[in-house]
Amino acid sequence: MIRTHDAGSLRASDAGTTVTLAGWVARRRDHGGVIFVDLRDGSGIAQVVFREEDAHALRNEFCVKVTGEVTRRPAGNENPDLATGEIEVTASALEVLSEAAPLPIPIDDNVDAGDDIRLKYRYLDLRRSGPANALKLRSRANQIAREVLHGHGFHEIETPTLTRSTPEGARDFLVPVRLQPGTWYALPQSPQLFKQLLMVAGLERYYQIARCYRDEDFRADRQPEFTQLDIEMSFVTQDDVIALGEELVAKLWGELAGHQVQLPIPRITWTDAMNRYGSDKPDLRYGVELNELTDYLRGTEFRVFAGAIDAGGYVGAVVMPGGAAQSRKELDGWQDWAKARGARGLAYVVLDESTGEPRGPVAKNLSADHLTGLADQVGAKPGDAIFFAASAHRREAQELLGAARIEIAKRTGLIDADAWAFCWVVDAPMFERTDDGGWTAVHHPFTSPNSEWLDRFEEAPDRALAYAYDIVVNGNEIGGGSVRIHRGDVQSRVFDLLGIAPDEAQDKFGFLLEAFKYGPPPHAGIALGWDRTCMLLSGNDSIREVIAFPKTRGGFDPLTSAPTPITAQQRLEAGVDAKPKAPAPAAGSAGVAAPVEKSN
RNA sequence: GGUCCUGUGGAGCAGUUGGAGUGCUCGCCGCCCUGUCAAGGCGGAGGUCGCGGGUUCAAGUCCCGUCAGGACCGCCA
Repeated sequence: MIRTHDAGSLRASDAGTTVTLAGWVARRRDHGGVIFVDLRDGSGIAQVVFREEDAHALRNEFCVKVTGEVTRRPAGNENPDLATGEIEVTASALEVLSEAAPLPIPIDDNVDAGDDIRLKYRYLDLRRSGPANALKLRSRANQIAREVLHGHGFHEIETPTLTRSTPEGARDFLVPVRLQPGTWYALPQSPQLFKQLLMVAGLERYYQIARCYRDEDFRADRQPEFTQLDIEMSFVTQDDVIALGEELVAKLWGELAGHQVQLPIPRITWTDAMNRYGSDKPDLRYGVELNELTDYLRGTEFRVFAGAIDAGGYVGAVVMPGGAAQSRKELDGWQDWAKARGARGLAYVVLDESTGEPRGPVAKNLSADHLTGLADQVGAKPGDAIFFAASAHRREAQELLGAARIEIAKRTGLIDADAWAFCWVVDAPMFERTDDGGWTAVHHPFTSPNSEWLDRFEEAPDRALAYAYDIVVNGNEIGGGSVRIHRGDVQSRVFDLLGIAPDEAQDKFGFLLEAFKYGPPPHAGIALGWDRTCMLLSGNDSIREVIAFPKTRGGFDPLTSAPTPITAQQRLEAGVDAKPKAPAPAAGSAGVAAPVEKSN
């Protein structure tokens, strides 16, 4: 070893020891006759004192080796802000291991550069403690997951990243195949099908920290390549998977966020989540629940509401505490906010601060009876504002109110930034209508109906429930999974309902169906969105912070400049333009949902 | 695909209703300085105001286009 000690590990008890440190010049304070250098290595920082001229030439981020004696700092010169603040190293020898050019970005925990420049010089960005700690936290999270899972007899098994295209779902990333020009691999959107095959194989308990790829538009919490903690178990029920998920989450948050997760984590049905919070990933850190008014307002002459009610739809409201104090401009701003979300607007009534009298454009359109009981019906007080949404499509109106609920919480400061509110969203619907009147799987077509619906989901596909569950914290979905169908007859009936003909199913999932002929065990699983989980654990608001070398919103990597054009020679060899020998199977039709796990 | 925000020395920011020398902090270079810890003092270098058009006597500032980064909607079932 080039060094004898880690700089950050030195304490007063090391005084008198001669040590050799190696690291970087984090900061230097040159007083002429005495020069202080903060020497930083992976463990932290120690102050080195030079009394020789040669240290004068040191510059920030020079990589150096220093030998010297650990001494207690003179009385009054201790630095309580530093773990090593009681001591310093009095240098007797200095060797410059490598010099550093002037830096393109400051390596300073107090200064944040722009995203593109940070990513271009990510190796410098990561010399800062914040960014480095995020990656270290993620490493520990991986370790905790492995400890928990191996404790339960799981096997870590890798699955291919060069595989076949998944019909529908997100867009695939495609890789041309030189050996068979005109054919393409797809990068997996998740290891979903492979992990089910591993259950057929009798491995019983599988997990993988798996890289997944989806070619869609990116966000603060979405990257083209991302990671799932992917898990599948045989001979278990939904409750078994949920119990495992809770153990993982409790250990992760317990150690990495210093938060004791109360177990069991409360469960809310998907329908309740939509009715009360207008979201399938409700943020339970605050109230502001939705109120359904469909029955209350039945018979109203206000056309916007009557139209929705007559169409068998939904009218509901959400209350903004103190919202009556908003200016006309602010209230108009809500209309723009709603329109930006594709809604026609957001009807509102404000309750007079002192009299509680309902006012506003909508109030004029409601009958005296409806106005009189309105405040009680929605739990509003004088000084509050009531926002309404109405639609023939229940979910659409609820989601608008759900978004308004979040916005209200933000604007009125109802969100406790230190709180962690976990819940499981269970009993998700099996199917939802497609635009052309058919049905599509909400989770994926291999998700099992629950026991209540197993034999009769065809009777009311819109009400049939699945053994599907999502784990949500603070309004973020951090994982989801389901019990899978393992019976051929049930799978056939699901395909029938989804309008997938047997030959089409064979074409798309033939290898899985074939495997399922040979005694597939009952199995179930879950996938945790690992980037998002680590983002939350590290207190960041972008998953880019927990990825070593992330890409920008445009899928560009400022460090390597990927992606790049290819040469004519590469293009020819890769067979990008070659025509396949056999015609491509018809691209996804009939609204088949992707057989991929929903985890982010 | 849509809406919005940002783009000014190496970094982070300011720049008024369009008006004469684009300013500040940090960093960088040189000198001074023996107890600092985001050290301090003095001096200095460094800018196509993202790019291209347009309006104007005059554009960092207004308009159009475009590129880049970010936030959101669509998308991601």
